Amino acid sequence: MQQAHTEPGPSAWDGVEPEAARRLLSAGVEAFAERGYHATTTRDIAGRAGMSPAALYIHFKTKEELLFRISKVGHERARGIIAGAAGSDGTPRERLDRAVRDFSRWHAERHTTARVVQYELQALGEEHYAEIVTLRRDIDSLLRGIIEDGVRAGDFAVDDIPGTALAVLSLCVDVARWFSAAGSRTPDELGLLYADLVGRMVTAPGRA
Amino acid sequence: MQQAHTEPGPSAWDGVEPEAARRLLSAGVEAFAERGYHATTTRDIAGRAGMSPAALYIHFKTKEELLFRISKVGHERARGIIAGAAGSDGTPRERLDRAVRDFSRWHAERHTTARVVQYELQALGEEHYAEIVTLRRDIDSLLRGIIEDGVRAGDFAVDDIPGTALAVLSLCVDVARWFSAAGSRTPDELGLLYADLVGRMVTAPGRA
DNA sequence: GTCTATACGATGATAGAC
DNA sequence: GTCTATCATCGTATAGAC
Repeated sequence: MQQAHTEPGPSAWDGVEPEAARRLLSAGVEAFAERGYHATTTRDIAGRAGMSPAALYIHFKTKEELLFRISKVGHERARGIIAGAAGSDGTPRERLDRAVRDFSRWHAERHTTARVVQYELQALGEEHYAEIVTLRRDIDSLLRGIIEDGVRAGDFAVDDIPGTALAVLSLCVDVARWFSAAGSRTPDELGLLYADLVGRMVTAPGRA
Repeated sequence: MQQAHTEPGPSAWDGVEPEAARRLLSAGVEAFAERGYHATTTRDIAGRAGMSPAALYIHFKTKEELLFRISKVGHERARGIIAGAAGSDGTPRERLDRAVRDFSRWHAERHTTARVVQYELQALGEEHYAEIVTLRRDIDSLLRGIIEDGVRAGDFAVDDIPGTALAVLSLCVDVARWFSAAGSRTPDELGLLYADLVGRMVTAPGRA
């Protein structure tokens, strides 16, 4: 049994019972993030959770259902982060700053989970995929809303609002692909850098 | 045999002989981009190329070698695009503009190839992976060089040069994940939008 | 709920005819 | 160089004991 790399803070599986299901979810995240869904065997997941392969099927109907659970919880968390920023007090610029800071930081701090959330969608079954897509649409709308508010208020100089919203999300999401805890940047530092870069994106250029 | 979706312009496999190997490379790109490397069977690849599974092994030693060939050619092309911009005449701002425009446009226009190039690295064997990593380092250095030139010349206002270079590459790379030919943006339009956004990133903010 | 044992289909790769 | 046939292995998932 391999020891899973543990990310900081409270587990995403705090509400899950029984404990064995929690261990399987955690092991699934680790394995899927490392090798990808299709390259991960149920033997590997069960082994990391300290169980036999058969035990997995007591808690999840299939391997795909395990992925779906991970994806669902992860997407809900991601939406919560953006919703928190979108619904907070402050100017559009402050809300956008907070959205980008928190969203990119989450993708860095939880890069293992985020990698599965963002890059294993295609492995979901049709119905599960459809359910996840609605969550993703929410995230997109919430962020676009902040930018629309800023443009309407005259705070942002943005020509292509949907394109800019897409670029901002894309920038944050891709953190999950390349971020490593061994790198030279902490998640906090990355959040600040990215919030600054996005702040510039929505602002008419001044002088160098 | 399924008909492969054909991307515009000359094939990336123009130099490859014999023609059957070309068909396999092309079929491999399609299949890997659609389902991912591990979910793709040699039967699927061979079927798309109009051959039996056994024929694949005449032209490639393993399925992994087929992926490596695709990845190698794709990365060389990607490096060529950035090198072309970095080595071109013009101010750092003009060179950065060209780099981002061409690089993001390539990821859009060739999103099928780019998806395999950018997202199937982990499926490569150790030695092949190491060879690809050197190409990726080149790409990173070339782009960072442009930004360094601009900062040195006083054209760019950038605090964190490696971080900004990383963000710019990341933004362009992630296009391969979400871009669809069915979407509302052409690759050309995307290139212009992204060049504008990055131009703002390296410029001290003015007023909205 | 967990284990051992195993069914059974699919997969990467090869053998040998043409 | 390509095909048909096939091998050895591995994968998901289940059966049945405890």
